Amino acid sequence: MLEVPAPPKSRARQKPVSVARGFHHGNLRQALLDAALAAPDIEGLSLRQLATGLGVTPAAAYRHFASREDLLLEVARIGFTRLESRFAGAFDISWPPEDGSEAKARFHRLACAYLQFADDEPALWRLIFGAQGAAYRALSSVLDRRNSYDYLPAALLGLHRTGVVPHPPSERDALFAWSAVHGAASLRAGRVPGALMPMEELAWELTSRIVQSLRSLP
Amino acid sequence: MLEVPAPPKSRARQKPVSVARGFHHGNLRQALLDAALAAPDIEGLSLRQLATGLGVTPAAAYRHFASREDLLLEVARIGFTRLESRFAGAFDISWPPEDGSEAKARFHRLACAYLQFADDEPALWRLIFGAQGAAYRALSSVLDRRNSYDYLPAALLGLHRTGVVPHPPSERDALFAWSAVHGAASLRAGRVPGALMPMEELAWELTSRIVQSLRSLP
DNA sequence: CCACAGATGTAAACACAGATAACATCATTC
DNA sequence: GAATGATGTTATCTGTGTTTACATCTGTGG
Repeated sequence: MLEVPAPPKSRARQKPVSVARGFHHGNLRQALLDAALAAPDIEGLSLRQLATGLGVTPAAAYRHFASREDLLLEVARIGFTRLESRFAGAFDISWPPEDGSEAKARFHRLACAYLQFADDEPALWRLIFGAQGAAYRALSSVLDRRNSYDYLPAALLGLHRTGVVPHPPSERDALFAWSAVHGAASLRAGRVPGALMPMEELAWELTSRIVQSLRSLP
Repeated sequence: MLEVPAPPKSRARQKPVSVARGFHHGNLRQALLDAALAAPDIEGLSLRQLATGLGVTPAAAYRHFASREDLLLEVARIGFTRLESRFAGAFDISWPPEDGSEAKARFHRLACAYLQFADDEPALWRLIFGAQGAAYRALSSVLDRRNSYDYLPAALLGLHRTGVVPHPPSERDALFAWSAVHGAASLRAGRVPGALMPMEELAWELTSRIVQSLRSLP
């Protein structure tokens, strides 16, 4: 049997070669963010619970975040990039669609990405878009908006280029499309009765109606 | 108008003659509700500040509300009836529209009522629809849904009856219309750049696009 | 090799929040 | 004119965000 003198006391102290692990706790910052991301109600969580849950003193969190609000903002930033990566998975923005059918499929997948995010990560959704977008607004001036704001116009442009929609897409077209999908996601997240049909069906419903409305407006 | 019957709880005793002023403070319950309704951030207000602001002890509030959450729920209920009365101001639901132009005007005014409510009372809007509709959900099972949920179907039905829209409105039509207007109101309340055009113009934009989409779907 | 500086965590405390319990007060009613 | 119950107060509990002073750990330069 190994009769190592062993750590006489204190916590786990077996890191002579420190790499990923920071000093005492080991990447407490990331651990806090991860714990927050995993919480069922991110906005309502308490710094103290979070810290003590990680076996650490509440004040320790303040070595990594200026305030609770600051932590939440960081979590919101992570959530935003997750949403963006879902957009990126919907279609490759650097290649135009081949035909109208693919253009419509792209639009459909983009709506699906939006709705699925609200379904999969409701706590993150609430954090970003709830409280009337306080976090969203605080972030949008900092984030690189090009990525997140370009997918919708690109999808609409694809619909025009492939002849599905006669007129080139305007900003108002994009706003209308965004409103409809965002509103549906909100109602869905709010468990409003009508909005609980299967997600892909809802997305198809929305996108086909939006396309329909774009077909015949000046 | 819509006088919701006093909560069945064993609250105020039957006071046949006694008027506005209650006992010590004089209608503290209503004063608390009024103060909450006037707050710029209803969700974030504290019971203590509210009570001391009214010259009363924090514990006094608990004679009228079981908890902070309970007070907020009551405020949300008031907010909901205010929204309903805006709907009622949009058109008289018991009379059908004369022609297509009036049907479209009704739909437009209904959207205006929704958007204007978000503009005029952002704190109430956040309380009702923010936090992903926690308050909304808690209330919708208690409220008389007939009023609030009937205006949109009525407006759509008017569009069909007057020949603006060929098919009779389905639930999905209503959900789509609601999604679009609700989403626009959300983005607007979140101060999202594109959604800040004049309200009536936005409503016109939305309703005409929605009508357009309803014209040509099975 | 070792002291030093900076990064990290702890302990203790403050102010404030929601909530409860025991007590005081007042208006209505018998 | 008590009795009674609705209303308000005082005191207190727990929990939270945050700050301050102190302790400890890690990497680095002499």
